[in-house]
Amino acid sequence: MDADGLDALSMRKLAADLDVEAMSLYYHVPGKAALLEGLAETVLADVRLPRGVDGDWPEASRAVAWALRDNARAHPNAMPLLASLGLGSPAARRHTEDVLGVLGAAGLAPQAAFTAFLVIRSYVLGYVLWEIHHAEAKAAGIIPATEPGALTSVAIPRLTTLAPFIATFDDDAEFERGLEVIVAGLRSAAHAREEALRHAARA
Amino acid sequence: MDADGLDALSMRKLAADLDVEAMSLYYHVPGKAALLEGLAETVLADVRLPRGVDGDWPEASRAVAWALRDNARAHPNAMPLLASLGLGSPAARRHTEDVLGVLGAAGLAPQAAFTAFLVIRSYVLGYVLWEIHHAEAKAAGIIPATEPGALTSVAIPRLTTLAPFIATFDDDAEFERGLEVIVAGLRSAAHAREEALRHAARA
DNA sequence: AGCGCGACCCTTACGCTGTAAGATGCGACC
DNA sequence: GGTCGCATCTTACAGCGTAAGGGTCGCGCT
Repeated sequence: MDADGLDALSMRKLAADLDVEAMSLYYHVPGKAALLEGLAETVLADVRLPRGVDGDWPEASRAVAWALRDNARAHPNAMPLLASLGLGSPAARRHTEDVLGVLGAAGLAPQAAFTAFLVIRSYVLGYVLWEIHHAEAKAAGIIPATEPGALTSVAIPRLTTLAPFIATFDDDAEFERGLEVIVAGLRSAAHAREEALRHAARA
Repeated sequence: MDADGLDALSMRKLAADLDVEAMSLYYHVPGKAALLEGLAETVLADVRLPRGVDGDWPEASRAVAWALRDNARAHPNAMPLLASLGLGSPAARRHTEDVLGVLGAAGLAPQAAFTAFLVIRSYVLGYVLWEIHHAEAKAAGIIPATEPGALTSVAIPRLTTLAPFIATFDDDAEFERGLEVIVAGLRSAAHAREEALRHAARA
């Protein structure tokens, strides 16, 4: 799958790679859905979560996000799979637990950790899905507003303005920019919680 | 598709619904991929972007995010499609332009608007993909740590702790919480930009 | 030694998919 | 009336996931 994409993975081809007939796979696996779930599990297990960031949750959040993205770059073809399986699948539960563990050890309360997880996970997944197609388009030399049809170009003046920027910018840098937004937001949310606590203590 | 899911949409079934043979569709459409792209375009065109938020970009960001999520709730089955097509597809360009238009009119500079768009779009897409499966699991009465196998329960203590919360919490409220994080982060990024400008002006 | 049994693999077959290629019916215009 | 185009049809192919059932080993027990 990493090599040839998700669509190229069929029971028959996989079996052929294993020098076996397709139906033999069904002895080991209940069906293709289970196989894909196992695949997702493997990919998620490959996430290298940060260590040694206990107590510093902003740094931990950043590191978690980068770990997720590194994983996405290592298995880009698996991202649509993760998206369609959802983070709530049995395969993903362990992964969620691990991330919550890191964020918890870094100082976030359970519910705050969960919200942080959700925001970070959502952002990274969404960004990576965008990035995959952006990278393909860039590789093909397609910049949004440069395609055939000048008529459409007038209809998208803002994209046209941004076209050179979009075509050349650094995906890593843009990811980092978005991540900083989120970490700053988390910080702000934490301040708000502290404020509320102080308020409650005074009352 | 809205009714029966993406997998249930085949050329033959669609044709049958139209009282026509499958191959007749190919006179109107070059292939299934194009059909799906058109579908995505239709869904994106259905996004009701906010009006009357000119000048107030935090409010505009919030409103855009809610518009995107409302759209997702109206067409949940289309979300995996949007994810796999990417925001960079021709079908999505107009949509991107529109959102940039709203954010631009609300006071964000082009590149800042683009970053904001990317962060918001990524978050909403990722969140909604998560939400879809979470909703399904909740409907099926599955709470993460309550499933068969006490062994796995000990392995995921944090999820176990959060299980009642996760099973009962309000998706809207959690979305809002995450959105507030992002808007706060965008505000913080804007402050940083202003700070840098002041600095540059002084030098 | 012989038997049973489970692990592992194979063959066949069915209904489904997207779509390439070509034939057919039909209304409009010269 | 002949021709042209649009819209539809028929036929066919290769590929998919998988249900059902049949082999063939080797291990462990009697």
